[in-house]
Amino acid sequence: MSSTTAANRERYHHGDLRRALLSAAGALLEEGGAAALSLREAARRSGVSRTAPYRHFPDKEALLAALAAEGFRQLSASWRRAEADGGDADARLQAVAADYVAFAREHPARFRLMFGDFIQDKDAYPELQQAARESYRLLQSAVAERLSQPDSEGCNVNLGAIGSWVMVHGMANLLIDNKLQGLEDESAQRRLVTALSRIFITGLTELTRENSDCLGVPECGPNIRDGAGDPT
Amino acid sequence: MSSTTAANRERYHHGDLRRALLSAAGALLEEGGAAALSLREAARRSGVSRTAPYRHFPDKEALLAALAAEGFRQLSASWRRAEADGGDADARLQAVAADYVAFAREHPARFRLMFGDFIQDKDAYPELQQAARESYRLLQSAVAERLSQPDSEGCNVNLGAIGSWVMVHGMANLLIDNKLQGLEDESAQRRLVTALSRIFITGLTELTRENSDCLGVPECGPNIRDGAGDPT
DNA sequence: TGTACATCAGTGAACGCGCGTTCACTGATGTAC
DNA sequence: TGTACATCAGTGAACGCGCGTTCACTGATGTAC
Repeated sequence: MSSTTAANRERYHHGDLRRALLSAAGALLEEGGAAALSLREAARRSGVSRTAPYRHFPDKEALLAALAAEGFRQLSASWRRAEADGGDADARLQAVAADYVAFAREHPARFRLMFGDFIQDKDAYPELQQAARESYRLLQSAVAERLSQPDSEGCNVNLGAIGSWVMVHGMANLLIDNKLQGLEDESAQRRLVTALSRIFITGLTELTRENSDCLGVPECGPNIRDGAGDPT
Repeated sequence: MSSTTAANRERYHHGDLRRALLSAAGALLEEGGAAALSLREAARRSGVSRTAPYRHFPDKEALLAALAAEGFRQLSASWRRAEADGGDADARLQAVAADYVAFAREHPARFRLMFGDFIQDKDAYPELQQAARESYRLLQSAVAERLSQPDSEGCNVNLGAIGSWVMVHGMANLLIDNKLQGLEDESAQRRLVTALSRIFITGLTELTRENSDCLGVPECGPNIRDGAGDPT
């Protein structure tokens, strides 16, 4: 990587500055979080002047949005990989939950960027919208598949998906903020996420089996606009 | 408030600058989040020179820690109020869950400050440690009481408390980051938190009743040092 | 195959901003005698 | 009750920092003829 950078630095035209900036910005994110990420430093690390990034991103927020979109795509990719690995519906849902938490632990700053309030108007970034939507779709389908098993037939998928999301999201956040003692190693974390997932599915089944009762919860989902059918 | 400020501004000695700074900083937090909070602006709003805050806080982080501690005390207070209101153990646990989420929604920036990574070494602030510990203690005792009811006797309290925390924390975070669509009004949010709580307790009961089985999860708790017995 | 020219992707100087923190200082307060 | 004096809680100037962004510019690239 450093040899490539050196080679490119010789030339006036960088070659693929956009990608280089995303990679440098990603490294900054890992090192010091979103607060420590600056366009100037990303440019510096890409061996380019301070103002060069403006040829590729209209402003800083656009770069943040691109990084967040990358994150969603990574998450989706890891879920698709797990899906390809096979296993029954139960194991697959557990893998989805574990991957969510693992992603947060491995890329905490990225995770915060994806779910936090760093980007003001997300509507302005259709790439980000779409990547986020796709991730939720995968989560939802894993839940739906699990709930279509004989033992929990007819359970409310909407509530199941939201509840699963709430659960993994809560655990991911507590973990990356280092709030949980006694769960430092990965296997302990995995056992917790597995246990919570089992408990949740069991409770959901018990309370909503065969009548799709939603326990009074209104229809809800992720707050992501569907850019495909957007009339604007 | 403005009259008090005006009156105090006349005097050389402020009267209670520490409290004034905390209040101004709290307002800044509400307005623009922790990123928009600066010592200089808090001083300005307290009608005092830029350097005056250093008479009351060694540095900016100490002020952040004091704000976070305030937050935990508010949360604990609202839980004690609910406890005093009576109700059965089930209703009380639901109130605890609903209050957690309501607190986050009403004070999102405070909530992020309390649980995020803004303060580097939390060990340096025993007041904060203690306030956080007390909050978790209250949450845990509400869970313990609920699990001591006949229908779920012998369930694992440790797992119940962690799971409940994960659940309300996940929902709080998704809500303040505006990730949930169709749950804009408070009553919908309350119905969701109630439903998830019921589902969780039902599942936990089903899986761990009368044998205190922990489903392979190691003993764990909040990552808060006990400052009381600290030998240093 | 050579060349004029439009377009693209960089540069470098500059603007204007707010921040945390240190330092030597001074006005106000309260306490010991 | 009066006063000397230590301590406390402010002030104001200054340091040094990094940031996002605009602007007029120029070197490199590729394409039409």
